[in-house]
Amino acid sequence: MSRDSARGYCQYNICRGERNYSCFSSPDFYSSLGLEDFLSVGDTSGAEEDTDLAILYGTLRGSVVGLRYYTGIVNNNEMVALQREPNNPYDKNAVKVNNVNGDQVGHIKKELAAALAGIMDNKLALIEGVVPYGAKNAFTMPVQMSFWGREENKEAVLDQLKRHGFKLAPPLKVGSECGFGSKWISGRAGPSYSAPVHAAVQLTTEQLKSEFDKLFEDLKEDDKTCEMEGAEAVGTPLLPHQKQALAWMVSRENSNDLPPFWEERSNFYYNILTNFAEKKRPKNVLGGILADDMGLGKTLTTIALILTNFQDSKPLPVEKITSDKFYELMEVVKLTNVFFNLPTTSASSYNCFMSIIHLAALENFQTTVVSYLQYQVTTYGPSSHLGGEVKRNPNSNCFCYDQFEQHIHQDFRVNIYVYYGSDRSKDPSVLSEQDIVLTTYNILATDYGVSDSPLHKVRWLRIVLDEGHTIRNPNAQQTKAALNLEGHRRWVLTGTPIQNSVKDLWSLISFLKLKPFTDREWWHRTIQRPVTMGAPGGLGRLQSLIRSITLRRTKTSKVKGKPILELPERKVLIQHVTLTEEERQIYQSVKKEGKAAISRFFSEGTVLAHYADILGVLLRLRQLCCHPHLCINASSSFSADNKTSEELPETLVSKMKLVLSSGSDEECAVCLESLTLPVITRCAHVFCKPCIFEVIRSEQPNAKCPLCRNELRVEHLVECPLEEEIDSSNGKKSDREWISSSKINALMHALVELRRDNPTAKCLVVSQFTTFLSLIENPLKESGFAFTRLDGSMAQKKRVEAIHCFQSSQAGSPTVMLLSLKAGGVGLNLTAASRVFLMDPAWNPAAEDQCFDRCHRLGQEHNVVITKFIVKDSVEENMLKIQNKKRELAAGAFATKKPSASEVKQTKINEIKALIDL
DNA sequence: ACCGCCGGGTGCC
DNA sequence: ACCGCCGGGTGCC
Repeated sequence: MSRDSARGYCQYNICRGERNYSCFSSPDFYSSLGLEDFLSVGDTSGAEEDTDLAILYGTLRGSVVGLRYYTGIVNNNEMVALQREPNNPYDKNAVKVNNVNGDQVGHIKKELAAALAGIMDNKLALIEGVVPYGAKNAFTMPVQMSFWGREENKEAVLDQLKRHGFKLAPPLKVGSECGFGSKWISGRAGPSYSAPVHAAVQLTTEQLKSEFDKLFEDLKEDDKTCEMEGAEAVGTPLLPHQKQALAWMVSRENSNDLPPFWEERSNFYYNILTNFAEKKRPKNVLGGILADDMGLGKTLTTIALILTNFQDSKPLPVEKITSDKFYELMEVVKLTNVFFNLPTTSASSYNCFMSIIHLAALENFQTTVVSYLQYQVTTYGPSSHLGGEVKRNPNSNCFCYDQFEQHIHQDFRVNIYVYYGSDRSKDPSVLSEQDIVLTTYNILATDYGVSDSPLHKVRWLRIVLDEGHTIRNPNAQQTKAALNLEGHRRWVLTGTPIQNSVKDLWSLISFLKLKPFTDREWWHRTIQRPVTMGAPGGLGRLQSLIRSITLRRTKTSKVKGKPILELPERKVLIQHVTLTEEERQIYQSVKKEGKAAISRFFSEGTVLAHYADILGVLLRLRQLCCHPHLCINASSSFSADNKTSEELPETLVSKMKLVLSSGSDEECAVCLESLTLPVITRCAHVFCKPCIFEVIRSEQPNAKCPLCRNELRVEHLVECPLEEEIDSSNGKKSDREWISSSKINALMHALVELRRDNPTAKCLVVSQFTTFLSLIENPLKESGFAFTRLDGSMAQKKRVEAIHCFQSSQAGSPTVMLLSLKAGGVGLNLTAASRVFLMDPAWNPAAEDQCFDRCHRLGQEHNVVITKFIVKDSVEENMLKIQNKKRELAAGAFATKKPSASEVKQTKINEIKALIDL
């Protein structure tokens, strides 16, 4: 059956919706660059930057006045929030007092407010309040305030208070909110003035991380070990741990429990962290975080959930197609088509009809929107300039769609729809007729604020964020958009719930709409600070919160005493290749020239200024190791180089572009990972867009390039799509007559041998350079191999075809797949292959591993053998050495600190030396 | 009395 | 608010 409906809306409008960035003069400028995701534009909740560094300056007793004018009520010992109200017509210093629910309780008395206003406006301190007693007073009540801030601001704060005649009590007492001690368990976290704050030693990153890991490791065989069978429509048999996850997810969705930290007490619901109480029963999230390691089948489990738990553990009513049913359906198709006046022959009319059945079956319920980052190709500008007109790659959603289809039993019909953004010309009700709507965060964000966006109008039955950890920036439009979707069953799928710190969890929790954590202040006061300050009980809180909403298994977890995954063995062999005389000659001459240039840069001290040139040299050498024809502009740019070391930025930037467009998997010097969304600086260094924007944000207004300390400005950044996102013109490969290379010979020899020993064995041939893959096609044809190809430049439909074709076990199906290193997403499944030939090494060993995991994963039945071809006495051997160093570093230093900018710089320089044998 | 004192009106910011 | 503060009424002992 055709799945044309999956194509969905094709137009992609950039609509920013209405945002009010009153603090910034030119919001359009920022949003046109997509910058609001990275700079805290319009963020009014300042001071929370670097909250980890905050210390307690002291406390002060004040009063809340005007109680009778407001509806917000508090309990004794309840936390309150202080909020500046600069536009109050009676007093520009006004400070509002709100309860945990956000309802105003009153105002800070004006004399005090006059002292606080400056502190708050200049973000010198975070002021937090607790009402110790007198909560039932009619006119005023006391408030105990704690002042938190960075050491260097302490004097200024004390000074400001002094000028208004206030003095902080020394921080000997600790307010109730941190609950230092374990009293939060018993509730009634009354003010405890016993524990000295000095006992609250900050945990190091390492300590924290290992504590987090314990959060999950400690999970005993508890309530999460029940198993549940998937509905009939689930097409893939579930493994025991997936059945456990399914049972847990279903029970979460059907649960009637109170959310964590809430208790019912005499007709009231109490939050034992904040002491907030209300009559209304707080909503629990009918969902949570599925945090299994990559490769354990989170997506499959979620598909099973969608099909299995529609209402009260009943499956989603999807049509089962039997033969007579099919006939019956065809009859209705005709009728429907008449009714809707649709052309009877087209596939789309069939889809339209399918939608109608499900609408009837679903009544008013819409079902699930799954936000897919895992498979997303993010928007990029066609002109490669930031701020240029943003265009979407229309072919970016194949794999998620494919994966959904592949796990749903073919006898069942489920409407799956890929949503590409709002389009006014289409009827928005299309979405509500679907069983499953797939989209990406960016589309979600783009649609957010579009007044007639169907995504944000539909009441979803279930909202799933795949790769949910990417929602980490609380100010990002994506986060806000995800948060605003309506629907009670909410799930986050992520293999890395915590990457750096507890902070990472907040956005996930916030998405789940767990009261009161949606507001950062309460999260921070009740969970994050107690944990990072090492307050006893802090981790306990975090643990009980996480445990109640998260399921996490790692690859080493066990189910009923057995390892969760029993993957076949995986071996990595290195096959050395010797270049022919001619190849060696070309290689050596390019190397000699490059080495001379690079040593000149070293002696001039301009290595980093010539980063693009150096990467260019290294790239040419790497290409020459593969095939002489890869090196398009082998004639070096140095040969006639009579200019000084100062090159025009434009030249350097275009050199860098050239390197990136070759397909080379370069690294970002900020995150040290493979580049995602590369942007080139004016000084011709390349970073991930999010990474460099974070640098700019944190160093503004005078940000400097992490590598060379040159001026860094957003306007100068040039976005550079990765090779696989460009429609690479495969056409012009026949310029030259085809010749072989040592590496190709080595590959072909191995392939022929493999075919002789095992004619049905399938293998992946992987390279970073798609032109190299094209060159390999020739001998494959000549030797009669059936092969297919998957690279980033291919249209979506072709990709799906290639994967299906390759995964097929039919006789005559391709045994070789030419695969570009970075093609496809993490979810790509190529388990049909049991051999991998890696034609060229990558800088980043993790990028290689990730590629190997596409076949060495769940579903692989054979031992996997990986062969890396490495040219002897070449840059490739040096690359291996560097790779090994990185591996050691990564393995030994699980929790070591991120290297500093200067360390990164030095490492890079050392690497360059090592690579070119200097 | 351009004061003190009294007692009613009144009440956040 | 069973307060403070304000401002009008008032005024020997």
